[in-house]
Amino acid sequence: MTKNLVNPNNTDALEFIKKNHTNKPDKTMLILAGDCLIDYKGRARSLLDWGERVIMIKQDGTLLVHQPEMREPINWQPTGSKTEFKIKEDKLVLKSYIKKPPEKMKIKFRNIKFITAISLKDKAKLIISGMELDFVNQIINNPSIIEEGLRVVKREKPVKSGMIDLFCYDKNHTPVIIEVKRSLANISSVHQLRMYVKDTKKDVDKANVRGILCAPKIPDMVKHLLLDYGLEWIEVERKIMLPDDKQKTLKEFAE
Amino acid sequence: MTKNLVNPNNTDALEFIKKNHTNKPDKTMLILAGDCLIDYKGRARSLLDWGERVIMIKQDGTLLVHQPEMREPINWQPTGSKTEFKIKEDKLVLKSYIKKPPEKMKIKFRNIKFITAISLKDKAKLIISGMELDFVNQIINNPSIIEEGLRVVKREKPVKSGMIDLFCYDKNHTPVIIEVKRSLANISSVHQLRMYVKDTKKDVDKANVRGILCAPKIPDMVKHLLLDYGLEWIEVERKIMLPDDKQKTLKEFAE
DNA sequence: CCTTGAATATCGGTG
DNA sequence: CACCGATGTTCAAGG
Repeated sequence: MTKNLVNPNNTDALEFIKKNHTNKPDKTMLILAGDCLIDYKGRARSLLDWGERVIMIKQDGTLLVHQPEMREPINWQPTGSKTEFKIKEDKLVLKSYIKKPPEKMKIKFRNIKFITAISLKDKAKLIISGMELDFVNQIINNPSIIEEGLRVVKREKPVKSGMIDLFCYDKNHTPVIIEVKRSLANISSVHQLRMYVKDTKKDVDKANVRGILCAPKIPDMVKHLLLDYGLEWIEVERKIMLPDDKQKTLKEFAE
Repeated sequence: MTKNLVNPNNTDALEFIKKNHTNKPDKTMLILAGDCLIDYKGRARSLLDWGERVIMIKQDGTLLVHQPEMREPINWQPTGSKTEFKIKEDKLVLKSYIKKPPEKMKIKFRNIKFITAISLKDKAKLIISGMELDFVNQIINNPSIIEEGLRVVKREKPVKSGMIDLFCYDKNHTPVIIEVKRSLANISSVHQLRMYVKDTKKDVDKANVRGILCAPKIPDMVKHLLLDYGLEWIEVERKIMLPDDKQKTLKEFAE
């Protein structure tokens, strides 16, 4: 089902919408573009002056307002919002609202360029690789990336001041705390690591506990701070691989 | 300019695109929907199986792939990407790529539901209120929210381990460090605050420096940690207001 | 250019 | 339901 209306007047637009869109999970999306003014109030408050945008109302009630540039919607309503249309003072007005969190948006149109109603079926889930978990797994599967003789004892070990990514022992049986960052390491990761080492010293009652910050990239500033605190670091490259059973699909896709 | 094509075959689709879309900043957006398969490789790697989605190519090269639910695009390409279309093995194929950061995406269609080409003009900027800065201003304008006799001396004071949101003195001339969070405070804000207090004790050479965590909401766990470290907290409600000169526009907008 | 931190963050997982 | 942490975060601001 795909229906389309180009440059409609208000009355035709409203009629088209009433006919092709409801708030029931009716599996119909609405995409429209036009010159509009937008007022939002909820967790924050905003006002967007007249301009031409694309508005997408998804099948779950999500509403997106997209300007002609940038990745992010300039305004939006979250999943579960309800949408209402009416004509007021000769203008098409859209209202979207949701109770939790309380948020409402009002869009007033003075011109509509097109409206499309469409029903989409998509149950596919994204298969993705290259996230922090994969990075941690990469280390668990091959601790020698960090250093020879390292033994990973526990992942996600809770201590007083937070959660240790990897709790290990080195070849001399000294406890080693590893804090993993999948991208740029920052000062706050140093503070975290420092706290974890301190907590662990108390927990295991040992004076010697090592702390290693592991990331693909560590700025000099952060390295200096690590040195100050007697901590270590290692820069490890991240591997990006999809599971083997997907390799076939990928090959089929190849250029 | 708004052009539309419903349920086209590959050849017609490609012809329509060639005619209405280029990689020059030509002020033409493309919105299309169809059954497709998506491969992405860049900072991560992903594969999305066949399904019906909406694809939006913005005037700055941004590409968004939207499934029929959820706010976030399931796949995307950043601002500045280039898009190419061709027909391969009787299927329409879209390729988008960008050099920095290196990212590419390939979308293969086995069916196209519609294509819309549209040119949008929008120079409006969002006027927004209710962000962290507003929250900090709220405290500066009325420090008694925190406590009577508090005097704010500096906003954004740099210390060794980071940046202090508000540096103050209380009515007894004791330094007070305030860390502000506009929403939920977490453990990491406690660590920050603790470091700032420690740094400040050294800087001003005083044994007594107070630290206050200020947020609309602070979980019990965080409060316990603050107590442990001899730090304080205060839960303050956030006010959300647009500037006075916008109030008129808002009134005009009112229901 | 790099680095930092906010966001109407969103979203999934866990207890 | 509250809370926590990751994100191909994105984005803007500041050095």
